[in-house]
Amino acid sequence: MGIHERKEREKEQRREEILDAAQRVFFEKGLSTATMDEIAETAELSKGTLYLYYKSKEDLYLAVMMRGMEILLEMLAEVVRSNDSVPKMLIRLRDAYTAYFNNHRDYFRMMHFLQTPQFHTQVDDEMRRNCGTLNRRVWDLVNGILQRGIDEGILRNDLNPVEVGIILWSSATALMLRIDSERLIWKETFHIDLAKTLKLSNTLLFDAICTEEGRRALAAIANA
Amino acid sequence: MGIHERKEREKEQRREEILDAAQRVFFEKGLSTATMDEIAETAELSKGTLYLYYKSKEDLYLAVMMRGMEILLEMLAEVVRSNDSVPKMLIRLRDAYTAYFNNHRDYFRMMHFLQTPQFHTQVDDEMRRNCGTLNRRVWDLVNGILQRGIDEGILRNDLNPVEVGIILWSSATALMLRIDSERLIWKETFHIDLAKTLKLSNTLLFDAICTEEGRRALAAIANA
DNA sequence: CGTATAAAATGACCATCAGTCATTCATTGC
DNA sequence: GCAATGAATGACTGATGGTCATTTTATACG
Repeated sequence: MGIHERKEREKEQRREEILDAAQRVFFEKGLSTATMDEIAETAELSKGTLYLYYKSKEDLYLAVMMRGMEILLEMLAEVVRSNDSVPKMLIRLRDAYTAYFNNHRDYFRMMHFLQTPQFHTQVDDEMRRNCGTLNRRVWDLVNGILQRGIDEGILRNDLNPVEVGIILWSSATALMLRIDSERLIWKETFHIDLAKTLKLSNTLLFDAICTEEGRRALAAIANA
Repeated sequence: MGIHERKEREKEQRREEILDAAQRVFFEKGLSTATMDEIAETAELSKGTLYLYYKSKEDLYLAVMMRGMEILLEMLAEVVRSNDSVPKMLIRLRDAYTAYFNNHRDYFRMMHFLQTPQFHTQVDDEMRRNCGTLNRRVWDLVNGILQRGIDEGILRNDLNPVEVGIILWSSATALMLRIDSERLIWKETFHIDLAKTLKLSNTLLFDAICTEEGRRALAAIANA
């Protein structure tokens, strides 16, 4: 009697179909401008059905956002799996995040809605938990590499790897946000290429957190 | 016949009264949860009247936000007027921004709504222009100091002061946003005090952008 | 004064949209 | 077939941003 199982599968599929539709609409319109009616129409379902699968509009938004976080997590995990040297991995982590920013811009934007919660409705608890878990996995991954860097004498051992992670991640993200929304302004007003500024920021920070040995290793990679 | 002038004054006063009311409501509820009806009631005016003075809810929001930017600008200008040495001014700029973050948290939050535009309605052109002007004045101020730092041999002359400004500002802001919304999470999950992380981030970056002379000067101030 | 004119303020009203729920429709098990 | 289960529907509600015909207030003038 696999009927129950099939039903479960179909339900899961519906959830995904709704998510697909929501994604298309949110990517195009953003959270506030998108309407549940439009998502319903895109999904070829009635609005009521959406609410059988998701608690609220913001819940749906978070669900789409988590797809993006999973992609990012996978990209970072891929770097870790490579099992390169720590300096090489640092570079590759940076490149992976940059690639995510460039190739998954829509998801990237959604992720930074989290920074400004101010949710209008209550978000489903499970959704919030899952979100936290995913986030945590990304951080553990980054922290693991940084800890290894310290252990191997590549990174300064007077710094807390978690703090270093926050600093690297935050400043990269802040610059990406600026690139996303103000690239032209800076180009025109100050003749600044923010993409280069992002690189510079990374370089300065890498330099600051490395030991002498780490800096040599990074320089060697850069020259390769 | 000063009647016209008085009328103008009264009109300006109304605008301010409305702004006061909007500020109270926005501070308490945030943009999306605040309602024009509540602002009207707080201002002891009818909703229609609000629209005689401001084009839209978002327009009003921006107007409140600009009050906050003016406060920040004044705090920074005060530092510049002090005419201290460049290293001292860098420290004081950092402290001024930190003080702004700590003492004007509500305004700080509003400013970072700008980063995520996604405006729902069209914002009044003049409002947008004024916003841009204010923003520009803040940047010019910071850039001026950094340029002076380069001229005086305090800051590395191979770096563009505008780029340095963006990097310093962005990373400080990013950490502040995290402090504002995730302080407890980081405390509990990783035993990290994000306020210290903010300081560390600043220190690392100051170190990275300074010449040897600049670093000595900063160290001297820190030890004083 | 009292009336005409202009300006300011009002609040009923409209359109939009998130979210609900009584009803309808489809599938399954007998 | 036919009940029983549960998935799907869409008309409806309430909230809310924004509008505008009307009313109120202030001023000017005879």
